[in-house]
Amino acid sequence: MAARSFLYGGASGGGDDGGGGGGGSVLLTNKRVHCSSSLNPVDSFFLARSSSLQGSRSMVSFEDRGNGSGGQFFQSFDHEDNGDDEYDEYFHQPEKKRRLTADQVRFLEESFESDNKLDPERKIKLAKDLGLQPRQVAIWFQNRRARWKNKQLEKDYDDLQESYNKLKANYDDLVKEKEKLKSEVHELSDKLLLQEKGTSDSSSTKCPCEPQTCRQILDDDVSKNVKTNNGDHHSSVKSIGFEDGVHTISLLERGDSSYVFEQDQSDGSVDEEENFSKMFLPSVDELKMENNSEYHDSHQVNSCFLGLPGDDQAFGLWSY
DNA sequence: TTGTGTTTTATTGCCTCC
DNA sequence: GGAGGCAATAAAACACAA
Repeated sequence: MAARSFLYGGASGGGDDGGGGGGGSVLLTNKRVHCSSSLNPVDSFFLARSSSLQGSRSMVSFEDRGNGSGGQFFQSFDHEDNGDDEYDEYFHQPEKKRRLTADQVRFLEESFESDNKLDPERKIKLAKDLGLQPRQVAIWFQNRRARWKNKQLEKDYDDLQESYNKLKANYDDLVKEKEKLKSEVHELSDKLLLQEKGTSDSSSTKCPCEPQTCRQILDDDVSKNVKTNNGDHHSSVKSIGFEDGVHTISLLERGDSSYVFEQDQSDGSVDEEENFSKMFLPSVDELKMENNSEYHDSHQVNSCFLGLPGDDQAFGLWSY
């Protein structure tokens, strides 16, 4: 920063702010020093008064002035109340910063709220109403805009933070949910593997569990994770996302409450169906041959299909 | 009273716009 | 090139705890 400067007035007497209509700057160290040749009529008016009446006193006088608005602020700057000696002494002292009065600030705040930018005429009018230098008004608006911007940044930051926290909480919930579902899948897989093992050990086609329980498992697992097809000729179709990378196998609930397998998205070629059967259905076919009546029992679903090759990934809808 | 942190007022240098 | 805005900064004024 430059060396300490005399604020407003002093040696050269009042003047404009170097902007906003231009001309007549008084600041000794400020680069914005302009001559008054470009003054517009409004500035000329102001300067005519301020140069003779105010100088730096514009900042001083409000301290004890009390309330007021409009021109009444301005009225009390007539230095001719004082003697010339006192005047000279006052104006040849380095000026100190003076804070604006509460009334002045309130006035400026109201003005700022209506429009946070100053046009030259408004600046002159405000300065005149408040008994300040136009430059002071300009500076106040500039600083006020800076404060406003900072506040805005803080608010934006808070908003972003809040939004981040919400998203993170959401994400954490989803992760928990995923883990829960995963362990559920593992649990069920283990259970079903055991069931399959039991089935093959006993060479029986019957499900080792009670039919009702078995049915319940199916209903629960399937309906939880599966989409329902539309427009199928079956009365009710639930398709499980069994996928081996090529095929999708569906479990269809038929009108008679029995279940059959069907391969989705097939082109219907015989080869594909045969391959599919070889891959996944031999045990079913065998079972059908061995114990046809049981397979079609309306309340019994052979759950051996659930032992189809695959790990978690086989359950396409469950894999993450 | 004094040290310290915060707020306000003002300056400076740079930039953009006309 | 001048006017005016903005960022960075200085420094006075103010608030407040010890």
